[in-house]
Parts: sequence; structure tokens; C-alpha cells
Amino acid sequence: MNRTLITSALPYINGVKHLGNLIGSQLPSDVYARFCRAKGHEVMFICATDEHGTPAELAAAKAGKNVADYCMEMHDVQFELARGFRLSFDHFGRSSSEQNHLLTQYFAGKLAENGLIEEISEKQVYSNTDKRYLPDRYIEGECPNCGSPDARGDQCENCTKQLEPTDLINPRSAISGSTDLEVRETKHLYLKQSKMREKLDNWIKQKSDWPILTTSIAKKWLHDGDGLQDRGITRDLDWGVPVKKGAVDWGGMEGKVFYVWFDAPIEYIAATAEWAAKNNKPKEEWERWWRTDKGAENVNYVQFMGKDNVPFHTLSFPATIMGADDNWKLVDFIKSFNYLNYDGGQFSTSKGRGVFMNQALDILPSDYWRWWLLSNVPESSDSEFTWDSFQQGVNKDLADVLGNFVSRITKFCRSKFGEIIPEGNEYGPREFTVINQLEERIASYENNMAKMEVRKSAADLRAIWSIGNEYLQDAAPWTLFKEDPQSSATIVRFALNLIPLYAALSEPFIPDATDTMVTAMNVDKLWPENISNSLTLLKAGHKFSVPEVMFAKITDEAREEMNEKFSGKK
RNA sequence: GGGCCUGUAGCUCAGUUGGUUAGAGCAGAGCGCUCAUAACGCUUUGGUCGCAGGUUCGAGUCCUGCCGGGCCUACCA
Repeated sequence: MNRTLITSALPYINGVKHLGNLIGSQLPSDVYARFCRAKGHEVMFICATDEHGTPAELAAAKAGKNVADYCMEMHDVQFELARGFRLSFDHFGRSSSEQNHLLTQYFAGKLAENGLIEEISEKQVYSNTDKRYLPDRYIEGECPNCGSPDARGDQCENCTKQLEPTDLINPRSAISGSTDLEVRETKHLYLKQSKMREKLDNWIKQKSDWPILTTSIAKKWLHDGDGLQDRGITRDLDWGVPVKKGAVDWGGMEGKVFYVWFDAPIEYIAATAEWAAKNNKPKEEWERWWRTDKGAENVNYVQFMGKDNVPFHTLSFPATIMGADDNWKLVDFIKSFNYLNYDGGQFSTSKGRGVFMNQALDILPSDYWRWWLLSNVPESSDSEFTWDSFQQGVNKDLADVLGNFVSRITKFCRSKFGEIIPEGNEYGPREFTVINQLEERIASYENNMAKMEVRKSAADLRAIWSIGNEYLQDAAPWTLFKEDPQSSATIVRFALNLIPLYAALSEPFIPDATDTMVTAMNVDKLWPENISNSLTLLKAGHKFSVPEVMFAKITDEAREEMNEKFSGKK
């Protein structure tokens, strides 16, 4: 049996994510996971909240909560939203879990053992008022280059010059505005990625089938300037995984934690361990996904992420895995995405611009969002959400093409034959032609799905739905009924049989609609392995019911209202 | 500044290793149908493929330059 391990980039903990975050990894990974399951793969689909780092601490402080409580609450919020969007994770973990603490410390220990960790003493800015070290971008001041008063410690946004925090004139804390800052000497661990450069380079070179977006970013980091740089993997923070060498304390590293980007990818593994613990499964059950010496050698591991995550998944995390040199599973394929913009600009949490996951579900059910987002996923370049496009895509594809097909044939049958599959004759040439068309399109659909070509898959699916309307129009059972009800019944039986087929094929994109169709037709969901056979599943005499309108249309008034509401006036 | 991606019909996008009349969906126009969520089907109008050179028997596809859009540039994650 095919075994597929799928991970989605971890959403950060500091708030509800917007639609751009959703379509950037979670949603496409869910489509792929559902497809693999439907094709009979054994699937492990993992996601988690990424809970460490300065922004989490600040968000908690702002909410007036201690960071552990805050993260627990936000994890629950994100978990519920994931359910709301029907994301079918086998486990949605937390990077703050005990499992991740242990594994992160284990990996650090292994890397140290293998000579890949270096202790470096460096100077960091400390804020006495905030009682914390400040990351470069949390220090603001006047730009020495252009004089902008709001330059950040890593870069001036006004003149784009790269800066060091000590370059700033009159530096202040971005958190409190305090100028009571001092430079302190502090020791940190660095992952010697530079030593792994050749190995990583050779590995990336083999991946000619990966998206260009993925490999070009990796190559840039490998070859730019002096090549791949070592990376600090510890921070002076309270909240995080305490720095340890495996199970033992790390001298000189007291009070420090691992950098969020070191522990976050390890959470993919740890979350699988969380899954095992939660389901009372032994250690072997998660190790067979992650240890090539314990069953993972035949696992196909696919990662999904936005382009901002690519360097960490193509270089840092593989450096950790390779560097540990202990039979851990490396990723086989990285599917990366561009950004979704909102109506001519970026989504913005601070400006209240764009649609966030909770708001989206308040407006319309998840299928609407899933369909539009997936059929417009930023695959080859950045793409853009507009209410106009959303209304048009949803109304046309879901309401008119699919929803109306289901509606017209079930209602026609009910009025002429009742809510029961009529018998009629054997299928004839017209039906065989349609079967051929379906076979062709479904083959294309499956091929594109297997390649994770999401947009093309959506286009195929839509074309498959459309075949039903073309058939009905051509066969016109309503005309035939007047003189030859028997032949009309054949057409109705065939058309009704399309509904379970559509239900199964549509499930990766619009799972709720699949449930509606399956329930209405009173059948089990079954991925078609043989199209001809699958269109004879509903036999004469089988009872069904006419479903409620599957997709109500978005009105012009509603569109205008939403457009106004989310434009981010303030 | 450097690097990467991108520019194909009004809009959103496909265009395989360069090969005959450049495709799809939406929008527009016309016709048809009346089972259906004023839905559906058929036909059809739109493109000197950003611009200028070059390579080639042949370029949307390769090369060079220019113009426009986007992203990344390592302490946000």
C-alpha cells in the first residue's frame, strides 16, 4: 500500500489567520490528503500551532495573559477554525508539547555530538524597561542613511537600507518606546549549516521535479554571497524549549531556549508522536512514519508551505535531519505557494484589511471558501482575492454548474417518477459517449491531483460537473417523457448515477457538498476505479431524496456589503 | 544594490523537449431548451503572445537589451 506523510506549514499562534495563510498551505495540503486517502493510501496528515518566539510573548502580554495560557487558548481557537474549514488533519498538535521539547533537545544533542553546533558570544540589545532582549526588528530609531524616524533595527523601510540595531540614532524599544537600552554580551548556539552546504546542494540538485519556486529559493541561499551561513538556534527568552543537550543540561546555556525556527519543523515529528500518545499507540506507530530504519523508507513525504517558509524547509530543517545522521526521514517533495493578496494589496492583520478565517465562516460555509481559494490558489504567481471574483466563481461553478445539476435532475425525477431510481432500458451509445468523456477527464483530474497541480485539478473537476449538464441538455428527458417514458427513465437513471460519482470526486475540494450528495442519494462515498461500473451503482428501485439547495448564490447586495466591510478603512 | 519569479483575448489563467489555423473559464453577442437555483446547452466576437533586436527552415516557447508587476535578501515567523 502507498504510504503518504503530509505536513502543512505550522500556523503561528499569535492570532486568527487570514485567507492568505489558509490557502498558502493548509487548504492545498488538505486536498492532497483527502485525495490520497480516497485513492487508498495510508495517510498521516500533520499540522500544529507554532507557539514559540517573541511575537507570541508580546501577543500574550497585550492580551493580559501569561503566555502558556494564551497559547492554549489560541490553539483551541485555531483548532476549531481548522475543523470549521474541514481540514482533515490526523493530528493538530502544539509545538510547545512535551514531545517536541524532548525531540528538539534530542536533535540538538545529536547535532552537537556530530560537531555541528558552535557556541558564539555576541552582542544583543537588552531593554531594561521591557526586561527582555530585543530582536533587531523590535528596535526602532532614526535611520542614519535617510533620516526616517521609524527605521527598524534590521532595515529601514523607507530607504530599504539594511541596518544593524547599533546603527540607529536614538534607538528605542518598539514594544514600550523606552530608550533605556543597553548592549549586552550573550552566548548562543549556532547550527553550522555551512558545513552541510555541499550535502544540501547535492540533495537539492536531485530535485528537478520540485516547483521552481522551491528550488530557486534554496539555491539562492546556498550560493548567494559567501554561501549558506550558520544560523543561531537559541534565544534569550522564557517561553520555549529549554536548551539542553539531549537529556542533560547545556553548560552556559541556562535560561535560554531554542529558536522557534529550530523547534517548529521538529514539531512535525513531535506532532506525530502526540498523535500516537493521544490514540494510545506505541512509539513504533509514529516511528514508522519518521524513521527510515523503522518503516519509513517506503513513505512518500510531502510538505506544503508558503514561499516565506521555503528556506527553512529546504535548508535548515534538512540540515537538522541530515546532521543528526540517525535515520530520520527527509522530505521527498516540497510544494510551495505564492501569496494571496486582497483586492490590490496585502492582507493586513494590523490594518484589519482582508478576510480572516473566523470572519469567513461567519459569512458563508467552508465549501464556498474552499472552492474559490483552491481554484484560484497562487500557484504560479501571487493571486488576488476580490469579492467580485469570489461571487462570480462561486455562483457560476458551485451554484449553476454543480448545484443546479443536482437540483434539476433530482427534481425532474421526483415529479415524473418519484424519489426512487426509475428503471428504463439499458444504457446506449449516448451514455457510452458520456462515459468516455468522463474517463478522459477523470484521468486528467487524477493525474493533476497526483502532481498537486491544484488549479488544473479544479478546472478538471468543474469540467466533469459540466458534462452532466451537457448530457441532460442533449438527452432532454423532459421532451422524451411525453412519448417514451421508458427511454426517459433510462436517462434519468444515468444522470442520477452521476451524483454519487460527483460526490466522490468532489470531496477533496468541497467535502460538505459531498456529504449532502451522498446523503441525498442514500449511498456510501466511493472513489470510482471503473467509471462504467460506478454509473450503475444506483439500481432501479433505490430510494433517494431531493436535497436542499446546495449552494445559494451570493447576491450583488451581499457582495457590496462585504466589499465595504472588509476594506480596512481604519 | 543583488537574486528569483512574472507580463498570452475586457478579466483570471493553460500553453508539454521551439513545429501546421495560439487554447479554457468568466464577461459580451446570437440561437436553442424549459427539467432546474432567471439555471442549462450550442454557436460566436475578442490576442502583431510587454517592447526592440538576435539565433533558427521555423519562436508565445531559446538568447540579449529595455519597460512594467511581484517576491526574497538570513534576528518576525
